[in-house]
Amino acid sequence: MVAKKPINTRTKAPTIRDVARVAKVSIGTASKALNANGRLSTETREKVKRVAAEIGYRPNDLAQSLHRSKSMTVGVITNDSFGRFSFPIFEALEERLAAEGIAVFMCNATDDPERERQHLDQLLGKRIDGLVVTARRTDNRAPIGRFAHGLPVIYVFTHADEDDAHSLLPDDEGGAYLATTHLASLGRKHIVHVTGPERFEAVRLRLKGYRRALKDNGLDEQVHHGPWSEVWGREAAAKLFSKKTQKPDALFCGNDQIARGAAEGLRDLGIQVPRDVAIVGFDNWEVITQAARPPLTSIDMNLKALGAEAGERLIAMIGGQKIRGARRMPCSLVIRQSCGSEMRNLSEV
Amino acid sequence: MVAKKPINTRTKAPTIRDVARVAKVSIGTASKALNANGRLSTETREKVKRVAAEIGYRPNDLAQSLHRSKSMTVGVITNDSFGRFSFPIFEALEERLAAEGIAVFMCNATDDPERERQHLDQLLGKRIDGLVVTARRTDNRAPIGRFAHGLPVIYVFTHADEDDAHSLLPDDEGGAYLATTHLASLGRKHIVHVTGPERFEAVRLRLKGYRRALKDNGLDEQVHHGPWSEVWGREAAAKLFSKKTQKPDALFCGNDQIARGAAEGLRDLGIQVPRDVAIVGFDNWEVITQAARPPLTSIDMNLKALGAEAGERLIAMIGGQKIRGARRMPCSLVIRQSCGSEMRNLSEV
DNA sequence: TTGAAAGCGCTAACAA
DNA sequence: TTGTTAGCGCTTTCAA
Repeated sequence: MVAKKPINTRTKAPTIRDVARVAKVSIGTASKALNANGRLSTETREKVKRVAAEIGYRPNDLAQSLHRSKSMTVGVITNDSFGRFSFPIFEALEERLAAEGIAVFMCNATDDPERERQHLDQLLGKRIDGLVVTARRTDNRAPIGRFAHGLPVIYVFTHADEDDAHSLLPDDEGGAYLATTHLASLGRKHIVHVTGPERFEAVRLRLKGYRRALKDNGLDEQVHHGPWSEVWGREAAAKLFSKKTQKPDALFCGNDQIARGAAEGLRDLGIQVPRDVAIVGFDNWEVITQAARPPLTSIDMNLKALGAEAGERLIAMIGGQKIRGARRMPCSLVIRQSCGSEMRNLSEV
Repeated sequence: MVAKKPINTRTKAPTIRDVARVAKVSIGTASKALNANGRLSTETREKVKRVAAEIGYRPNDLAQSLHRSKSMTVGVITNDSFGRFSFPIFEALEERLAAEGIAVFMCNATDDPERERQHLDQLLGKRIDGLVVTARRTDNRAPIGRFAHGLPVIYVFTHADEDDAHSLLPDDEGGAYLATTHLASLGRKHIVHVTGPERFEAVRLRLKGYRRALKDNGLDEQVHHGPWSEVWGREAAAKLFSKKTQKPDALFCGNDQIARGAAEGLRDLGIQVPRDVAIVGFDNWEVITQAARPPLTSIDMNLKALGAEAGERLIAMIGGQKIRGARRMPCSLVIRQSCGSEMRNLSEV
């Protein structure tokens, strides 16, 4: 009778004990050799390394973490199921952390506090060294604090009412100021703000920046709120230009979808962009801005920079540094053809 | 002299030893009590549980994993930096795995084989129980195999030439067949396919489905390749309808951006959609389909179902089941206003 | 019913 | 220069 091979061919990963046995040294020596510390003859060190490579040894981070009480992992909790905003942030964050040898657990909480609790519990069980909380919209959210005592937490693209909380956000107000100032600097006198629902903090902040810029330039305001959609942009354009009153010569829109809708609405009316009306959008979402006619000048929130900075700060916090308070990172203006000036790229700061 | 409090307030997480000490039982007893196994007096069990809750005890998964040689984690490696396709997949995948108590490491390899190697190495060090490989486009990719011997690997939205590989993909051909058949069933006779670059496998498969449907309906084909953009859709529409030759009465487009561009192009020419020309897109990307005029009927690849199924299968594979080969999951038709029939939802199977 | 102890894979302190 | 060993936090077997 022939012995059957085991069904599960998954061989156990070699341990440092295996390395030591094959290399005919003690476990301690093998460890020293592989960790490049301690005094050891070059000969032994080389031999151990060779053996390790041969048998495909790879240290078990789990055991290492247990020993060092540092897991070299962090968690990311988001409620942004579509990922439009959080994905670029995540990407840069992950890249920065990976460079440090830190791996990232990604969790989707989809606005459900119960699922968020479970995720957090799981992450704490895995002994994450830090936590990033991010979101679909920048508004304030419930703090995570009391469940994760002493764990470094950073809120990105969202913030929370928590004493020690540290958050990193785009400077919506500054971005809006930049957009409006740009329009004013091109000689536009009647700049209307067509934006999203007032319940969004971002909407209120952008409005603030718009107002400040108008004041600085001695211009009057006109604001219209609606949903975040192209349909609303088209409607707004139609409404604004059918009236007998003073017609705008510029639109600053709360996001690119509204801006694109407005551009289309104007096109339907035979009004030329940018000759008759200049338009600036917000988000610099290329799928939208590039396809619009004409391609849209827009404000970029620099989400990748936000993510990279978040990684940087989290690393510092894990290292024991105390960082708190909210920090808003600059937006920039990306110029395309909807304002009539040439292609270039202005920075807020 | 007053002793200063330590600067780092991060208290070490309580261990089972702490629980045992406070509850005045042995470590073994505490473990048994918390894991609901073994014979134990209800009294002791309750006491241990109470103490554990009081001091905020949470088992250390690292230690647990070390013991069980099961990390309850899996890795996801993607090259889809924008996340348009992989995010919905990831979301459903993560949800399915979380339900099983499995956490997900997310890694972005951005098409760089070297970074992919590093990520994989890190993941293997963390002793992941399984690996998901996903991508921006469904084409074949370099196999991951030889670096991860015996590790359950599943390719999602991509595939690889590897003997034992298991991959899960959308049925592009079936989706295209569904779209084309839908147009034919509405009485359209000259259905033109405006699609993306031929080097995409998805383009070739969709073309195949389109052809099969035409043949089944006794119709002639006409195919145009271009970039995946609205601009190309507009161009194609302009070109097709400026010719003196037979004009199409339907367009099946390779993606929603092309479809939307085509719809706009027709609009510019005064051609009515769907009365004169019916349009079907592909991807069912709501940002595009909803904003188009009229809103676009489109093929949905059911990416969430794909992700959930991938989770399901990976769990089975981790459980020791051998699954291999490629499986294509059905697409569905989402009807809006660009074809002239009422709102409804058809499934491929 | 409860306690003691070995062992998961690794590191670091100490001994030889 | 190399080896031995305790211990990270947990589970499980065996003994009491």
